[in-house]
Amino acid sequence: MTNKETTTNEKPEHDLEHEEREFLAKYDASRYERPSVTTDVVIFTIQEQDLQVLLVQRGDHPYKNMWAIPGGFVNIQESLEAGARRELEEETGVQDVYMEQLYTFGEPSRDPRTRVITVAYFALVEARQVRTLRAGSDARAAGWFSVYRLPPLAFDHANILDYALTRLRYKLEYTNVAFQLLPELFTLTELQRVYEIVFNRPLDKRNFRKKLNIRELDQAPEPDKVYMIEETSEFKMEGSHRPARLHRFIDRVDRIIRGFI
Amino acid sequence: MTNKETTTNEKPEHDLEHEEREFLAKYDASRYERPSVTTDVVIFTIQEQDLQVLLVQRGDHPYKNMWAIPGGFVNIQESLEAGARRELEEETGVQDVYMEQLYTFGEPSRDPRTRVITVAYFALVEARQVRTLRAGSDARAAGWFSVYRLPPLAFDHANILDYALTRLRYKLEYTNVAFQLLPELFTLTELQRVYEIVFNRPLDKRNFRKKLNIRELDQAPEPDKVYMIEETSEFKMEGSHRPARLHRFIDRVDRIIRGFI
DNA sequence: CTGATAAGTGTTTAATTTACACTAAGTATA
DNA sequence: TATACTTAGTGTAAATTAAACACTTATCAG
Repeated sequence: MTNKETTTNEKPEHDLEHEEREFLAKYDASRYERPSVTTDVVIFTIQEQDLQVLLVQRGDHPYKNMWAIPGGFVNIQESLEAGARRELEEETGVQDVYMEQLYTFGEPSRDPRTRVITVAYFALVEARQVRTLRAGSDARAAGWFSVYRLPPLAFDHANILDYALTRLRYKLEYTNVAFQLLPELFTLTELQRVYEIVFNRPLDKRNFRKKLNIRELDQAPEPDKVYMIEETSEFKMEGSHRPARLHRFIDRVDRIIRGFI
Repeated sequence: MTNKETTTNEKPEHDLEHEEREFLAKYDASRYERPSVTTDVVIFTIQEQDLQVLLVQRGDHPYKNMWAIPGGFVNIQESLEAGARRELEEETGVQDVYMEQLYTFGEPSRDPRTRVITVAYFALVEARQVRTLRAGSDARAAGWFSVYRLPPLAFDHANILDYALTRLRYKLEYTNVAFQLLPELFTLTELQRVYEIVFNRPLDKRNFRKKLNIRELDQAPEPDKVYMIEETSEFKMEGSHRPARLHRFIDRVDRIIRGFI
């Protein structure tokens, strides 16, 4: 039975403002028992030729001394993303980091204390941006762990990490987010290593470079081509071998590039 | 500074059970002011050659009389998905429906009454399964609206719907979820119409059919080929024209088929 | 000047995607 | 019973994209 557009779909014309104010004043927000809401942030970086994630050691029960994804309660007047960024900054000291919402985990039994719903985020930081990890306001230990060699994790955090890794791979495949894991200037080999580390498999150098759509310094750009990366005139001289040209992402804004890898 | 694997990563060997019980008893769950948590469910169906979504008319302030996505508070001992399914069933009377989590919307200002975080889901129902819409426990009106001709919506529900539509298109492109919108047996033209309605553009009949990977009745199946759909020996006889063969999805379980459309 | 090392570069083949138009099978009706 | 009408059903050629694969170049160290 379709009631398609049986009403005006406009705000009624007589003034409801007074009625509305009265209603809001009477509204009893405590009718329902409320869950606690936290944000957890899966913070990835590429370091030591490895995909690493930041974990903190729990100082309290439950799961005392086990490792966990950093997170905490959302303040009542704070957006979810602001809460997640606050956690991120507390742990890493880094601002202006790429972050996106991942999934909301809310099984009633996931925290033995009380009902806790967590909105999980994932973040990408450039290794060099991360200051010495803060000693931790909670006197918690914190450290980077390879996603390929994780310790046992508290709560359902192993699930959250799995999910984050899947999403990261997806994002790398279809977007240019990799720039979030690299300095502004990088060599193509460094970029390829990022992909190889995240996907955990070797890639063909020539095919990889073809898909990057590199705008070359000397050549005139093709008018309709969507370039992702451009050459610079700088080179990285290190080691006793041919120097590698440095490149940069043309657009350091997250962009979808369908079927990239 | 990487603290990789500086601990045993095992539960400490001395017994913490007593300490842990004591801690949990003392734990004061009310230290933090908690937001309300709701689930909202964007329920899509294909009806009248149109992609429609179920909306309910609000009976109370705020946004009294405006249309909204059905939803409600999550019970304290209920999983998020269970809450969403409860809302779905209250509105449509349908069980065993395809549903997935969409995104969590939590701007502090999104509900003028109090802090309400909503975990949005989207659901696909076959039009014929939906019983007459319930008159509504809250005496709310409910109705199906074309996603291409929506009324003004309460709260941030227009955003949620946008997001849901984007996700639906993505899912149709990369998976076999379309079977959730059709009866068990359907003609290929009906299936193509589903795609055309959701993507809101015409598709080429022959190319569309090629991508379906149809297992034909008379031909021996190729061993390695992943078939999505199979012919049946039944036909749909209606109208004064050649009857259309009925098909079915081989696997009525959500499956990823990369680059399907 | 020689050796070591990583950087850089094209071509061929296979697979996939796109564009495109006629025949087949039933019903209605003249 | 022949003809018109309607939707179902089918294949091929061209363009694009993806995959496999190996040698030359530039610098440093000795």
